[in-house]
Amino acid sequence: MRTTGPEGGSTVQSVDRAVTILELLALHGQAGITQLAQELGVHKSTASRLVAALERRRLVEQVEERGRYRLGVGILKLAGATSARPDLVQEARPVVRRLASQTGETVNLAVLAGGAALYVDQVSGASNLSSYNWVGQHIPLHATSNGKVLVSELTDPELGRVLGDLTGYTPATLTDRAALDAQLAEVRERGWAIAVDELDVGLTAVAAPVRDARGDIVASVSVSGPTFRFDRARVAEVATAVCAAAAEVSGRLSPGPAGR
Amino acid sequence: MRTTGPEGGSTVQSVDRAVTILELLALHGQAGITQLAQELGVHKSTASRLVAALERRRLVEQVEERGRYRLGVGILKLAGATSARPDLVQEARPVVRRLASQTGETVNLAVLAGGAALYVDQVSGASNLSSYNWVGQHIPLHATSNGKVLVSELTDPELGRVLGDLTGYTPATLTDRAALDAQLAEVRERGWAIAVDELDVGLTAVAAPVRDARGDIVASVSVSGPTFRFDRARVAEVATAVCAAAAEVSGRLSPGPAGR
DNA sequence: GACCCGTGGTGCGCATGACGCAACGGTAGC
DNA sequence: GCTACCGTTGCGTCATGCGCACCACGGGTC
Repeated sequence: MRTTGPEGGSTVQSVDRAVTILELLALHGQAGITQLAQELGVHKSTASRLVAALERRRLVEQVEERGRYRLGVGILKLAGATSARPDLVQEARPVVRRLASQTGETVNLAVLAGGAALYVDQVSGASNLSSYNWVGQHIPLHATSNGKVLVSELTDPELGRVLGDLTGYTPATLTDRAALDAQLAEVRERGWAIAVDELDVGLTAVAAPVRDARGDIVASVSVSGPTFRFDRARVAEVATAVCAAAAEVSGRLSPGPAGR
Repeated sequence: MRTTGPEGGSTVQSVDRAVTILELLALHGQAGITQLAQELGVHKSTASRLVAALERRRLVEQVEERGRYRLGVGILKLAGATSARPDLVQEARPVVRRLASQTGETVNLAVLAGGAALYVDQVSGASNLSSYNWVGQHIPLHATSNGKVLVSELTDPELGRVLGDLTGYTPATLTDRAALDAQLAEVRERGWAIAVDELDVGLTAVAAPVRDARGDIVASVSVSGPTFRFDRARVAEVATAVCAAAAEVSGRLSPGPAGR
């Protein structure tokens, strides 16, 4: 068989198989060689060698001796190189600063990493100079506007994997998966997410997606502050501003028509 | 050639090459096909096909048309699936807090990412409440105790790749590769690293490795503060404490005998 | 303890998929 | 317009990745 695939682009069968193994491990959390071979449609020895190749490079690790496998720390190291790559934070910084100045609230930039929202930048506005510093922290996805944005366009299996337990942090936290799904549908429809008193009582945040040239969500921008400052009119005003800011960051990451 | 590699484990050449491409992109941020082919030691067409295979699965993306490549969002999605594993920052946080309280200095947790030490957590002790926040920043490896720990057990080729230029930041910065190698040998021997006035004049830090179940270094913990507080006796005291703390974090990540 | 079953792992031979070569089209710089 | 360099692709070759057969091991059952 030629290495040219039906999509017109070339392919490398072994690499495709190895990547599928990584995706299967992402989907299942853990899996054995026999299961991976069955799902991949290859012989057990083939699956075993592919897994061993990935294991040598730390992309996969064995959970226990002679047992099941899962994704390894090598994935996290690669992810560390992408999520902190200079252009996202650097390109976003002027926009994040301006939005903080414009709204007076705290503005954050976050990426999806490790089953949580990883906050990678923060600028506080005039009304919030002593706000809590979220940068570097992994924050629950279901209880934050950033988290809702970051997962809003994942497939159901992906979503199931990254969400884990819907822990209640306040009485307002969404702990029902169907309710969360409904909110994610709203996020997709109107292009922004809101969280009111869901992570902390008294904290409200509105977030919008940052997209790459292909239209995939790669980060989110949020504006947050005390709930008493976010009446309905203020939410609408902030939502408009954060959508514009996120679109601008998208444009800065991928100049040209695809980045709009 | 057999698929059994010299290490006794099997290998798949195409998969190894594809993974090396991912690591090179993590290291450089961006790279072109010609550069990747040269560093990989293969023909341009081979590199092009391997990159195309990774691009189809979203592990790599083109920065601009007919141009350079970087790691793609597929890496982030895989990373997002590692949530079933203990989160490094969450598991380390109680230990980091206690060490900050015990020493009074600033304690950091860092991982190796993208050819730098990525600081992922920080707690400041009583003597250092207004210290600089390093979290989210990529800090040079050769000029920090965390960096020295993180690279201390890399092979020579890996070390050559991640170090880049040994930039001088202060008169004390190690800019000679042989001198750095000698210090890394000391780190391996005694299990901790020190940096005195190397990144900033007046800043001293002591760091120790966090290991996974296989004994690989996955992170480091450091204690830092102004150089005038770190006489010889104090360094010994802090080194003992940070080694114990790092060992405890290792144990929390991998319970059982291998994690000790 | 013996037996069975299912697992992950490995040596071997060979079919084929990955590779390098040559050439192409596109772009930038002069 | 020319040159240099880039990434890409068709093609033929052969080195590699593959499946087969078999092994060792652990767990469960009798």
